[in-house]
Amino acid sequence: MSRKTIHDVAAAAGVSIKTVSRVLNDETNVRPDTRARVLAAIDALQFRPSLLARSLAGNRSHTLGFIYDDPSVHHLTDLQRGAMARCREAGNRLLVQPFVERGAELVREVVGFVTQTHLDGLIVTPPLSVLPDLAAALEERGIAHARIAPGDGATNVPTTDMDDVSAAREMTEHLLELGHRDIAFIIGHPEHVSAHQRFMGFRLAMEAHGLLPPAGRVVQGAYSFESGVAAARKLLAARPRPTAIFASNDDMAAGVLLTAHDLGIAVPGELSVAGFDDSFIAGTLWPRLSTVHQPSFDLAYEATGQLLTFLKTGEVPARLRVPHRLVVRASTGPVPA
Amino acid sequence: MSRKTIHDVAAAAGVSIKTVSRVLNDETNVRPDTRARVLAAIDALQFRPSLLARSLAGNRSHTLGFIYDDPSVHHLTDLQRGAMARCREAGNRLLVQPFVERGAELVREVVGFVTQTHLDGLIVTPPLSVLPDLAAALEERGIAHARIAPGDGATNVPTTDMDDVSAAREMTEHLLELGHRDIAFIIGHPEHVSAHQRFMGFRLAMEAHGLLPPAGRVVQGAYSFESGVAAARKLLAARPRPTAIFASNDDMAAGVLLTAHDLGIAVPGELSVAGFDDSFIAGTLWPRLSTVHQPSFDLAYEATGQLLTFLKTGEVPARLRVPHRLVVRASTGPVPA
DNA sequence: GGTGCGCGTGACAGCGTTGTCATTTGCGTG
DNA sequence: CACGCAAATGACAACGCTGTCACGCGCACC
Repeated sequence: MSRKTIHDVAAAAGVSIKTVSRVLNDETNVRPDTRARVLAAIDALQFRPSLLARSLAGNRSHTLGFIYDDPSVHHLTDLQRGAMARCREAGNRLLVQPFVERGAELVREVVGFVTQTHLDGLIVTPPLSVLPDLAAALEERGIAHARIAPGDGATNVPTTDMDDVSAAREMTEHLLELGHRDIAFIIGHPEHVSAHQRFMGFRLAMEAHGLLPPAGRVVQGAYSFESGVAAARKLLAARPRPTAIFASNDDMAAGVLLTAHDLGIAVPGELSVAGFDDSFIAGTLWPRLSTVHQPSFDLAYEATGQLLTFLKTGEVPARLRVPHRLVVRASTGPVPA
Repeated sequence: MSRKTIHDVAAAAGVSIKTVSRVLNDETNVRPDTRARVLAAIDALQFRPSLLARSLAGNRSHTLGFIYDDPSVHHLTDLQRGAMARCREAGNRLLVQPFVERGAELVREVVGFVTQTHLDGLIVTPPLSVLPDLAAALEERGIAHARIAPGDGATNVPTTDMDDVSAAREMTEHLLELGHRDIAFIIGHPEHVSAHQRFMGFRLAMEAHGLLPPAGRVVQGAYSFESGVAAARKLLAARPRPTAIFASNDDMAAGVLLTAHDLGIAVPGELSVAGFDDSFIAGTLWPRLSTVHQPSFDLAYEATGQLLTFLKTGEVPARLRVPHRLVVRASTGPVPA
């Protein structure tokens, strides 16, 4: 069962290896009957071109890298699926790799990753996508990449994002419409820009109603379930209690929900709880979580598409903003009388 | 910023490329001072060997494939992390790829995947790991692989598994000890052998107590949250209701929990609910889910290790069984009076 | 009928490593 | 001080493909 090579195919079809290569790459200037003969030989031999050799000889590996360091499993999984789907459509492959280091170490690792595997480009997800030194290094070495990141300021790198500020504002307004005034907020991991943006959206909505987040109602979390539990413990121990808690992602909201249940606080009867992400668990929690649908799959799908067009055309596509959607379910309700 | 090659390093260090290669591969018979000189040159040039070229020239790609088609995100994520961790330790890489086809199509795709990318071996996860035609094809083409699969019968392929039967039995016994007699069971996706094994464990425990699963108390599920909801609707509509429901994974148990809450049934006061997997959500649900800890990470970690040793030594390691653990939390309690 | 052009095809040199084998160097030995 | 042997090093082919360029052929053109 030794490997079939392009030479075997060429011999079987009675042509040169170059012609086989042409057929493989859908190049023009191959007579239809020649092409058919080659195709038949490929089929008969069950030939599969070596991607290694192909990448080495050409200067394209047809492989993209997907780098992450994300605490939220669900969000990450959806991103990964989106990127993979887009790659598959384009006949590319995706190499997924986590990176936990920071600073110079991170830069070295990532650059090494790219050069070692001849990656055509990189899809950089939050929070890696907001690290300035990584961005600078990629820029400097001419490593093509697309960022899934808040589109702050002018950048000459394909960037895809969602409007975290507006989304958080909408959710806050939803709570305000329900009559809530004493709304607590749990901030996400400070390394994520989204954490700050969601908080800003919250504040903007509150201020638009002449409200300031009362002292002690804003707690730092870390996007993790446990941090949600810890924050909820703090918030729900206060007297009076806030009538609503807006956690800036679903995992933390799950922590709030659990804590409320443990304390015998009815949701949404005595306390409304809102999340953000619309990840898998949002639909599995009880009561079903009101949240913001973050289009993780689309985000990665589009970012990958942008990277692909950039690689093909050399032109940086315009910044892309993927629409979100408020998802009101059962965890938010009118303010208690 | 053109690529640095082994030639650049050789020139800088004043040696031949072969000597650089020796240093790179930690071969013997290089004088310490020569080695040091080469290392210095590598460092100065920031040289990273091309894995493509290396794979093409040697016959090892130092890359393993991880193939899956799993409906359960959490389980899959943990498997992936386990395999990746082990690969990283061994200086290998992991290429993760989903496959949704079945039959001849699947075989072709997988074999193509392996040959195209010169994979050293494959980690095959459930349910792919129990498909006979895939197993046969891998065997026939001499594609090294490790299976994460129930270790049924004699096999000359490295296999790693957990004892699903015993685990399900232990959970059932836990419920029996709490006084439950009328226990319902939700079966997992029939393509997964684990679904049958967990059911068998349940039956064995029941039979050991002289009990037969009453008619209508065993419902077919599919390992998904929705299937858990559907099954729970059916089970909880019956009169009398079962006093406990054992769902054969956590996602389905989450569906049961949600349905019980919606119907105003107290858990565990009026109904005990048990899951299986100890996935991320188990700890986020309310009440916290009693479940069986399935060592997904370890399973994949060990399977990868087995594959690696097989590749190195050529000998098939003995079947490995990873220990599980009953995790009793808050969703199971004494049978209602 | 010669000229030019474009299509279809092939020869051959890379791509950046490792494997094989030959060659040189160094060192202990008689 | 020459000899032999092992250690250290190098030359070069090979891995399987693509890029470059050259070549042959048929056709339209003047």
